[in-house]
Amino acid sequence: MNLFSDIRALVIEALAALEAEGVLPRGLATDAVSVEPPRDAGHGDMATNAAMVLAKPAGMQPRAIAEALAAKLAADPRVVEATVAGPGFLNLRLSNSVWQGVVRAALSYPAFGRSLLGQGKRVNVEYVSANPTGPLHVGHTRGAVFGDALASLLAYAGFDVTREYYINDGGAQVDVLARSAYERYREACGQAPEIAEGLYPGDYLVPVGETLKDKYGDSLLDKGEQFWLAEVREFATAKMMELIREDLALLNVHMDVFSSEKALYGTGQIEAAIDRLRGMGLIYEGVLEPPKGKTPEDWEPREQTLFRSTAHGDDVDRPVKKSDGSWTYFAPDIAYHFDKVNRGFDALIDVFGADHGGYVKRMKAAVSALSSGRVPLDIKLTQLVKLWKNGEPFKMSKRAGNFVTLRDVVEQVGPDVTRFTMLTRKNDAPLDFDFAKVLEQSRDNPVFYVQYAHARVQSVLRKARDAGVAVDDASLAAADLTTLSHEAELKLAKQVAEWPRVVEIAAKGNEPHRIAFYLYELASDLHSLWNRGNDDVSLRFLQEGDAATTQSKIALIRATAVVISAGLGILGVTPMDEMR
RNA sequence: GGUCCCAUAGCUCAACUGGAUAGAGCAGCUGACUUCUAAUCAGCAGGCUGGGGGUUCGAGUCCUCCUGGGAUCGCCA
Repeated sequence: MNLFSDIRALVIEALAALEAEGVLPRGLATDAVSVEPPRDAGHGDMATNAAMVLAKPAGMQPRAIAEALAAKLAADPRVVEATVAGPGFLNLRLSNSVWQGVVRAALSYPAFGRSLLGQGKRVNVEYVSANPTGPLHVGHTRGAVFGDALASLLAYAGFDVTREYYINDGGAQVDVLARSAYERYREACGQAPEIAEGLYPGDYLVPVGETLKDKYGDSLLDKGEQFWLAEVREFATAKMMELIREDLALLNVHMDVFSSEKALYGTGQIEAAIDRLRGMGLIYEGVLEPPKGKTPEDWEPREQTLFRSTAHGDDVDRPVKKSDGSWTYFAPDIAYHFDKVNRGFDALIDVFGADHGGYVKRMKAAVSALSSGRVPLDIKLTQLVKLWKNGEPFKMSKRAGNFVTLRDVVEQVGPDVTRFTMLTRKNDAPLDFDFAKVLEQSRDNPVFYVQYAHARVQSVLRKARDAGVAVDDASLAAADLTTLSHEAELKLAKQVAEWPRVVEIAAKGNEPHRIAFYLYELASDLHSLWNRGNDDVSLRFLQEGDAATTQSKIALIRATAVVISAGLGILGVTPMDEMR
């Protein structure tokens, strides 16, 4: 259930009735009519902009519409009061039984908050997609956490989600990997490795060199690249993917599909995708203009095969072939996205690092062209993560040499803290990650704040059980909730009622951070109510000798815990039952 | 120079996609532990939403031009 859509339906119904009565002209478009909680709770429980939105098309004063609408709505048993305010807002106050119903709904349906928004549409979320040349670093960590939470959010909102990783194993960087691994192999064979400039220096290749020695003995030693490059490349790439899967597992990230760039070569898929574009007149041989304003010194005009991405919103056309005739990185990526379109997805989402910002328009152009505009592609960029430790920037890793790894972070602070912290920021804003701060167990640290709220509820449940009160969800859902009427209690119930709405808003915008912020507010309302019990004994959850009232109060906080648990589930964070 | 992102309280960030008097936390000040866990809560104080124009009933949000920061810009992926 979603109370806000229920009330919106009521408003639309009332508008239709007014049309039928001739109060309003017929045929008004009601798309822009919204029902939202007012920013100031003092105004009421719900507000609708209907009168203001319709005033112009109806040719009426907003207040006149609002008053007619108010009279209609006030007849509904759920509405206690309907008042016109300001320029034409209509504020509704709902009866206590509505909020009691929300509590019951949260307990009765495990799917409370789950939404039909997605209608089972198939969405592909591609994230991480790091080059298989080493362990994941902090930038990947943010992308992994964001993409995974987004995927869970969409699944919760009713989409059929596929989590996918695109392995960039087709370019020159995997040759570099192979050469780097070969040096470690020589090292394992007792020779001195020569890690030349441009090779990967990290320690993580040492064990790869050793396993190469186990496999090949010294048969690859002192031979030219042509004898070992392909084999070592394949071997090392596979090892790196193992490493990456292990890194992801540390964060509890698990992909449904791994797609390989290399696998696209030699299958005709790239050619097919490009031919498809060519058939639309979007591929041509041409010479690009130098970048406007700033011509590189070594600029030379050269003829290349170009994709007319400008026909689909890009600023300049983009090369799909290098001047030597080989594919650019873009070409297999076009083929890969074409493949995703052909697999029948209704929508595609790519999660990229901020350094891929310049890539967004051309990719959207390609998908737009290849799907004839049918499949929307949303690209979310995750901005940089800046690490801090004791007030100092934190840069180096023992393991990787020149960057901090995912493993470094997760081993220090754990997956829950890593995930939650990285989700308490919009993806397009830079993130400061302070090792000391995220481990602090205080209000300053949202992870602990939210988990503590959940643990507090579970603690009360244990106490109630010990006191012989039935607090299983079925009993609570069947309990008499009419005693839940104190404004402090209703405030928490109203916050619980927001949950389905938050899910939809977050899912529509592909913005999982909204879940994190909502959970913080919900936790805050719970802590607040808890402390009200210090002064006002009647607000304490356990009412000695009054099992019925106790049940109703526990139903409320259990409903809260159910929502916290569902929300943390989306974020991939464990709800704690105890935090001693 | 082109493109994209960002700019909100002293600090770190929200703001329900155009709604009413812009909200939290931290830092500062004042209070609440005989308790269902004080890892918490209540209160005070803190703002020309970087600047100028525009769009409309209404702008932190949309358009435009500046300023400042970040990313990126054909044979890297």
